[in-house]
Amino acid sequence: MSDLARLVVVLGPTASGKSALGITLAEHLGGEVLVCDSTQVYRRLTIGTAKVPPPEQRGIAHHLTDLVEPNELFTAGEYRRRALETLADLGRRNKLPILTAGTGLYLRALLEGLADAPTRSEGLRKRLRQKAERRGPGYLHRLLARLDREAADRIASRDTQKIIRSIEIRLLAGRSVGAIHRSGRTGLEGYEVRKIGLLPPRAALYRRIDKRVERMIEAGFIEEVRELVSGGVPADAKAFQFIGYSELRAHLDGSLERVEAIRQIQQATRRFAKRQITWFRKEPGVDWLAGFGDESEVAAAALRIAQESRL
RNA sequence: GGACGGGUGGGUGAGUGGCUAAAACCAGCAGACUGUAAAUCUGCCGCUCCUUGCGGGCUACGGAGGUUCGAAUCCUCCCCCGUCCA
Repeated sequence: MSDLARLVVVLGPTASGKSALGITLAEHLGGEVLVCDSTQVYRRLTIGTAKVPPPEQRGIAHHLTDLVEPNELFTAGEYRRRALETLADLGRRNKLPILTAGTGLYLRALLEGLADAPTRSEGLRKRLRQKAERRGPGYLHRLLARLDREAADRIASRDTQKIIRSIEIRLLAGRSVGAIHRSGRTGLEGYEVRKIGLLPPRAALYRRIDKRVERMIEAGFIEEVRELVSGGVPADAKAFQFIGYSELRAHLDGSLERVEAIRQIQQATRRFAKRQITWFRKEPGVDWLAGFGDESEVAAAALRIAQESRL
């Protein structure tokens, strides 16, 4: 007899049917859906991020989408804060939280917490970038090597993004990345977490991805991107880094054929799915199901897993 | 029937006598990743063996022969594809 609240997590690669399964589980178990997806937190990115349209939500509340504008930056830390608030809210209303997770980092940030590292500093990053441009390739990595040998050894010299983050932590916190990480982090407490992983056969998943991209185009994905552009979202906005949005923006300004854009989107999505699978494989304590979340046998199995109690 | 051009590893395609299991790119596979994460980055990618080594063996550039110490690369014949002429 525990007083732990329950949290059901549905995780898996894109197009594996997480959303559908989440809704099914919510219907049967009196739950609400918490989306854990780094792109769905953006408003006005709807078709391309595969948000569930309201009619298909079947009355199940969906949280943690549409939190910021397309030109804003969102972070794992911010996601964790918002998710904790939402969890507390569901707890008060006695609803079962069902987290549908496609963004591994955000899921980990919520479940395991983040180290006590400083949040990103745009000013510092800008200065580092400018300096790097003047000093040429390799400069940032050499700088990091001087500041934090351990971090530099771990990060590839061309991985500018991670190098900058490490320099930032070292400079702002005054401590090495390793030291900060070793000092621990606080994970989610008070929940019994059940993780259900969707892992459909690779070939079938890829086929579904290709088809889904076509359906997105038919559903008006290109128009959605056109509205973002005409709505004043700048070319360097976060939103235009996402799969589909970058290709279609190129298509709209005439530098990419429509068919070629679609091909590239499908390609990028397949690769993305691959990376998600790599990440989730390491996730501890997952009950894996070898199918799509909208298949009835999979849903039945998931329902059993979600309900059974683990000692 | 004739004249050219071409047939290279899953795909595109470079390579015109040794440094070539064969560039590059794509696809694929595997991995890393604690505040940009749908991002960013890394490795593998003919088969095989082991004492896993800048290691050994085998197979490979349409087919069969030949020249050569040595051929994807040169020669001969054949097959196939494309364009053009009849």
